[in-house]
Amino acid sequence: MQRNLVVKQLLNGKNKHFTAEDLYDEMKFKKKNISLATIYNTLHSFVEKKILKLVSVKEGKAIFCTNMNNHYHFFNRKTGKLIDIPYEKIKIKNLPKPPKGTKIDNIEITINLNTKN
Amino acid sequence: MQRNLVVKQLLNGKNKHFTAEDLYDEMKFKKKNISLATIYNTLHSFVEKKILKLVSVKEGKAIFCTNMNNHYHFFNRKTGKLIDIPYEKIKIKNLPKPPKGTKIDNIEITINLNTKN
DNA sequence: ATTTGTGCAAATACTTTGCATTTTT
DNA sequence: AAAAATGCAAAGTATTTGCACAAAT
Repeated sequence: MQRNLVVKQLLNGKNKHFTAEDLYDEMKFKKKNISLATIYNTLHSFVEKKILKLVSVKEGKAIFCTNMNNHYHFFNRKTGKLIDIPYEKIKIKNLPKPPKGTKIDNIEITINLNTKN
Repeated sequence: MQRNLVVKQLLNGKNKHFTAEDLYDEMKFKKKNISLATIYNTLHSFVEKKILKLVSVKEGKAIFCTNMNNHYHFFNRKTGKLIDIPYEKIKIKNLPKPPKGTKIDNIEITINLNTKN
């Protein structure tokens, strides 16, 4: 059953952050038979079940994340990789009030990095 | 000349945030002849020239922005709309140090909103 | 036997590329 | 007449849909 292959790969993996295609390539490497469509569908069902987070979209690709704790990210444009920043590491003062009829769901912070000189 | 049509639409517009397709639809409505490819190419050339910002990607679509000041955003998932938050409105304490060999380019903050039941 | 879940080919959505044509120098 | 800019059809990616089949109730 293909859905279990995905679970297995996620559990064993150091894959904190990955795209659907990352997973697809790992599967191919391991000679497991699964289509990209199934990987997408599986990942999205996991997001609904709150097993995974869809953290953000960089360079046109959705990035999924196994760290379910509230946290922020560094993003290295050069390598295309995200690095977690624990929630406590960034403190925010003066949050603006949300517009009428809405409430804050969550706060995303991404610190974009460049290579030093 | 199609590139000027884009400029005109941007200037007259209350379009603080828009996708390439938003612009395409406005053009069609005004019976202006321009292809989506040209709109994409024009917008990206404006980003290079620092006339526009490519602010983020929501729901798989690139969102462009005419506000060139440093600022943050509310994002209303329900409506798909971004609302600017001026830079001074959010103060951050304790920024973590960037990883070795990198420096901070910029900080993106998105406050995701839900409808208040 | 009806409902729910699974897997993926095909369809769609978003964006970029390559190149013919026009404009500028 | 060479170089730069323009416009877009066609190509290229990323993702979702629709449906045949399987498993569970």
